[in-house]
Amino acid sequence: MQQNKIPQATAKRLPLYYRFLNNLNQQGKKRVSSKELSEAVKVDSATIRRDFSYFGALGKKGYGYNVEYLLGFFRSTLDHHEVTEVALIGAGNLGTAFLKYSFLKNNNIRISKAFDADERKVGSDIDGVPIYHIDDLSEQLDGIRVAILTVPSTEAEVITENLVKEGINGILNFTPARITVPNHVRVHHIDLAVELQALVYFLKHYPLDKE
Amino acid sequence: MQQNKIPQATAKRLPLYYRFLNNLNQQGKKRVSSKELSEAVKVDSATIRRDFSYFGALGKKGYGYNVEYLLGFFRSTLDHHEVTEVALIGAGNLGTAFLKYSFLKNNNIRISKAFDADERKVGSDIDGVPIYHIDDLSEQLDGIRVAILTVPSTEAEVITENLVKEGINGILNFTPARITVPNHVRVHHIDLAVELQALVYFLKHYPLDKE
DNA sequence: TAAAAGTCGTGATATTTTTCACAATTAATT
DNA sequence: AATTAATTGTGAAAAATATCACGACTTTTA
Repeated sequence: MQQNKIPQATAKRLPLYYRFLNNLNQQGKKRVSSKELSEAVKVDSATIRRDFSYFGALGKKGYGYNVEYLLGFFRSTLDHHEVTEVALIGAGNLGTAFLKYSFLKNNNIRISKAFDADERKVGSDIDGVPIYHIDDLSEQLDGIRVAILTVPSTEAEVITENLVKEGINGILNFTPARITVPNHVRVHHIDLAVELQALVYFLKHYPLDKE
Repeated sequence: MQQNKIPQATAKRLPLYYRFLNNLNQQGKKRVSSKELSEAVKVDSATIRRDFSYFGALGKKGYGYNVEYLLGFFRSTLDHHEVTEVALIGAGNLGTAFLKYSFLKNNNIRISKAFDADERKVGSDIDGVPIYHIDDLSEQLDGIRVAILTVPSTEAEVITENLVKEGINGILNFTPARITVPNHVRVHHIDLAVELQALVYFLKHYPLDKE
């Protein structure tokens, strides 16, 4: 639980940086400048340098950043030495999409169990992840602290209560429901309909050229 | 293309407000205060009032907001009198999830066509949305300006180029690829792996209690 | 070896977003 | 009718975020 001086905006960009550094490393690149990185991830280069600077002086003037070193640094910063286990709640289409996104495997985050209410799915597995019945949370969830919520929004509240009861303290909520949780539980909302509406709104109301 | 004094942060919250007003209206509620709304959508009440104020004085002091009036106002602001047609590119699990999210139907946004490379899917439909072959974009895409991109990331760049060529100017990109587009095209990225990593990072590095 | 080119790290500044706090007004109560 | 309670809209302040711009240092080139 390190010193928490890193701005939230920066923290949100870290996984993105991390992935691109991985790409570069796999391509065998040895060095990279904030300018190059900027073009790849579409973030201003000064912002990138500022972001990195919160962790200390990671680069070298006139040279840029050493990809391997930076990558190693991020790996430890993003806690990639220990695997974070995640439960997927709701194995519908969206949930299944998560189970099949193999890129998760790069990141020491593993969806280790899935839960669904559909008896026909229970007992089977998707890409190696076993599916349990949603009523068996308390037997199966032990040790898992993070959940991805991809259930029908009508079920969201009740299931959330159960998740919290079983010790979950982080929820990635894909339902449109704004779920209510105790203070110690962190919820990030991703609302697909809202995202689409926002895009359409921006298209109609913001100048098309230049940003 | 109204006067664009509305902050982006506000614009992003509009669809959220809109949905909750809809809920309230359906529940038969006649009035609502910024405080109530705040609890429902988890946004500070002052922020809500500020957001609304960009559109003029929509409420009444000592009373709050008239749900029906506010809803009507939002409907026209979010351009809900005309349907926006959207194309779904990639009918895998994630794409299918979009096709089945019926809540889109409330919002005058319609996914009217889907595209996929899988011959077995072409010609069929999912929830009434016909699936065309990805190579037939130019015949089928006419008039459609917005696309949801849910294809494997390896295909993202090439397909994006084609979409742009066919006149798409808004893309909701779910692939991890940071696609490159001309200035007049707006891209919103939703990166599922990044979101999950960010949540895990926040859990580990930010105080659990209080926010 | 000296000069030129490249790039970081960061102080300062600008911009954007959130929040506070209260006068003004309306509605509800007595 | 007068008092109390509720709630907006917003000026002002605070906080968060992004960007500019340049000194310092490194690498590359001549």
